[in-house]
Amino acid sequence: MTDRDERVNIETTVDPSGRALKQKRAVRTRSLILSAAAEAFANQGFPGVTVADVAKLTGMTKGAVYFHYTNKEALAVAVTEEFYSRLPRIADRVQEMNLAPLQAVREILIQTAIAFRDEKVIQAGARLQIEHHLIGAPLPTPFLGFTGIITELFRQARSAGQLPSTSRPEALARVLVSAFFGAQHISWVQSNRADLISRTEETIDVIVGPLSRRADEG
Amino acid sequence: MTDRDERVNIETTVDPSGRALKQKRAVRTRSLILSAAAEAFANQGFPGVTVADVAKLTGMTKGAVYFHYTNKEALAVAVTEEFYSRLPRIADRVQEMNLAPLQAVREILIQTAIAFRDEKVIQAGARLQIEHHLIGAPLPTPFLGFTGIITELFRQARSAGQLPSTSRPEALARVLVSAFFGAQHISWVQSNRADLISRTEETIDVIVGPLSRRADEG
Amino acid sequence: MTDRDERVNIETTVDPSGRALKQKRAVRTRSLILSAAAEAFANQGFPGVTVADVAKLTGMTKGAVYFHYTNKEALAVAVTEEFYSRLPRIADRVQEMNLAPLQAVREILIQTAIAFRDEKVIQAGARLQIEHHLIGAPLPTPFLGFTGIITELFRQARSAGQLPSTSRPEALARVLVSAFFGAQHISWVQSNRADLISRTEETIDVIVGPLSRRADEG
Amino acid sequence: MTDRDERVNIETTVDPSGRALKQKRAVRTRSLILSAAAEAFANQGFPGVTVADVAKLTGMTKGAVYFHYTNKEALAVAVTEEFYSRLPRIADRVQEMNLAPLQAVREILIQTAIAFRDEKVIQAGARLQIEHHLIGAPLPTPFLGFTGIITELFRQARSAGQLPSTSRPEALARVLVSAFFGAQHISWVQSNRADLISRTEETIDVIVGPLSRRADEG
DNA sequence: ACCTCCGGGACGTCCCGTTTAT
DNA sequence: ATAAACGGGACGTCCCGGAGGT
Repeated sequence: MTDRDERVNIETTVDPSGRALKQKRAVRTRSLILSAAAEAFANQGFPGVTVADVAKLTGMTKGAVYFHYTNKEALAVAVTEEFYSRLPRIADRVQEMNLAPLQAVREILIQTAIAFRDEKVIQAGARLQIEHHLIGAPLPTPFLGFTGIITELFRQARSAGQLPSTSRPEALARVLVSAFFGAQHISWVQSNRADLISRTEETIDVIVGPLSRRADEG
Repeated sequence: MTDRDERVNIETTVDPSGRALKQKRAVRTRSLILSAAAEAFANQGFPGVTVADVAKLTGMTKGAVYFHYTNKEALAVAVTEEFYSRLPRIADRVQEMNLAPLQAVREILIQTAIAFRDEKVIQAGARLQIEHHLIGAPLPTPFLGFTGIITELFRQARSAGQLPSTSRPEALARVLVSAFFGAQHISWVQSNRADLISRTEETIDVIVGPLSRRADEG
Repeated sequence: MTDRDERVNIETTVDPSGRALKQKRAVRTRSLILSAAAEAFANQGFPGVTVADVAKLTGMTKGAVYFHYTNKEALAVAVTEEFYSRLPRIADRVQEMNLAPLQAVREILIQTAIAFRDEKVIQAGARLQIEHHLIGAPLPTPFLGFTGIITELFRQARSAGQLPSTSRPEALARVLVSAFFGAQHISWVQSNRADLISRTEETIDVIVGPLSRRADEG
Repeated sequence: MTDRDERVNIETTVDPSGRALKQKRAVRTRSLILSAAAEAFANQGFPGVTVADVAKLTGMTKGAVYFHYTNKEALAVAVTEEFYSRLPRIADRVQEMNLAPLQAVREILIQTAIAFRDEKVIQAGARLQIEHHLIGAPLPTPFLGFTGIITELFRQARSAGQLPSTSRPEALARVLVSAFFGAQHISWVQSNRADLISRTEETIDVIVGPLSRRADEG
């Protein structure tokens, strides 16, 4: 909800004239609408949300929403883009911790799971992703970037001897991401994500854990 | 729902005359509608399908559809039930082959993947499952039965020494099913299921393969 | 509900052959349907009733209803005819009591009020009468017969000196019937006819009572 | 509903520019829709009217109608409220004439009858009243206010010696209103209200006239 | 002759995403 | 940025035939 103030600051302090002030308000409004849309999409899904819902959540009128976003699809696209900008940031934050590659993978997945559990924008993005067939506009191809990051880490792990030289980082990453996605969905359906973290840990243990332990033993 | 079918059977055997014909027509119509609904749901998703669409696919009128299914939701539920009744049947067929447990797991997943690739009802079930929040009616809890079957096979594999005694069959099964489900979804989105089989094999290799090889080594 | 058995007997005992038996069943069925329709119309009004409702009340199928009555309007017409055949019967019963004319008027109104309060067919008829604009088929013109009976009694009362010679029986009857109808409707709306009898008595007291007393005084 | 109207006034005085104009248009549209709905309900009854009918009568689209009234029921309620707000206004106008109480009663009924004969809103209100069981929403209780006004006038007449001291104003008023309502309905059904005025005069003569003459004689 | 099952269309309501006037 | 108006469907439901049993 407050997760967006940063971006706002970036765009405004440039020109402190009246125009900038207006733009500042506009940017805040856009951000407000985006949060409201995320909330709505996360809870009700794309077809379940009406533009009036979003407007009501912001306390504004439908016209205001349409002023900032040309249509409902544009809202969905904006939320999805926000979603896809967040995932790499999580990975970046983890990589600044300078963990060993497999530990980094583990940490990235855990942090991502936490975000899925706690942040509406993430939930909204994931849900919109899943419903993208119901949305007219094209959305960024999913999972590619995330899988790439994980792949790279597995590659490093193999170079570092944490994985057997015969292992295939791309395959490992694809399966890990698939399993994470599946676990996330099943957790959502079965427990409203209450057990998402433990399911994620379980996933890592089964797919990555044994391999790393094996590497440790070697 | 099912009592109708039973009644049909009873009366067909007892009285193979006109009445059964009528009922037979109804049964045929019902299954025709179900197929049409599956086709539509698989292609367009629950919100994207109108009852008129389903009717048109059957060549009948909406009235006929509503005679057999009270609701659009009822259609979705029926398709989903069909979906969840087919998965165990695949497993049953495989188990009649008397494979070793891990081989059976592999075969079940492959056969299931083939079904996901080729059968509309399966695809529809998977899609409805993922869209279940957009459907008013409650759907069967996903994959419980399937996970149970896999768990049991892993248990047998452990008893047979194909898995280390420290492995946890439930966790393995959960992760495997999650990964399969995730791979299936990603394959759908990215390649319209063209690479589903290979992704499934990859999943098995990563999650089950190494463990079994490990067991072989031990 | 049981008010119709008489009529049934009339039509059947004529020919005790198999044909008559079938017809007997048919007549009973028709009568059953009629009662059910009256019940439904009284409670829900013509547009509020579906043929399926009537069928369900009889325990039969819609087809059976349509076999006996060509359409929903025919049901309404039949109920209304039954209604218009009952009102004169009430008057006839009262006239067999050989009361003085004004007393007869009073008794007829009271008995009619009781019928309105207690009998579904009467309530249904009254309601269908009121809704006749919503029914395609033409219904018998309302109030004419009833007003005629009352008029005749007032005429007798005037001849007998119970009413002043200047009084106009037609006007009295018209106003009395109007007031009864109005009281009946208002009682229906306000108290679901719980106070219908007392409102009817009040109506008679105000319109007929003083006149008769005045005549008594003269 | 009414707060919308107030707001209009406020903003019209404060800012007599475009904004007020917009609201004025809305007010005009609302009343246009209300008139159209009254026309439709009066002619076809609640179930016989479709919202599209109302829209067509206004020359606008269904969307416009639904913008101003959430429901078909809401339309009926609004028309009925208009109806029940007009009756007292008729009485007010008459009372400004300072007639003797019984004359006032007579005049009020006559004027009301004229309104029933000539004004669509009144006719619609009466019809909706009679069909209120077919309308989901609760309507104002019928004729309570009207009966109260008449009662009060009868009370004054009794005090003024125009009615015998033994007469009961409430009963008189109830019967008079019932009779008027009944006469109005019967006149509608039998002669499309052509004889409504004369029936109303007849009603007054029978119920009020004799009593007043009697009082004159006393 | 009486009744059942199945199917056929036709609307009616409501709502929703979206532009015009302001 | 708002208030008002626009069209376009979707769902559900209803009234009703028609083929056929008992």
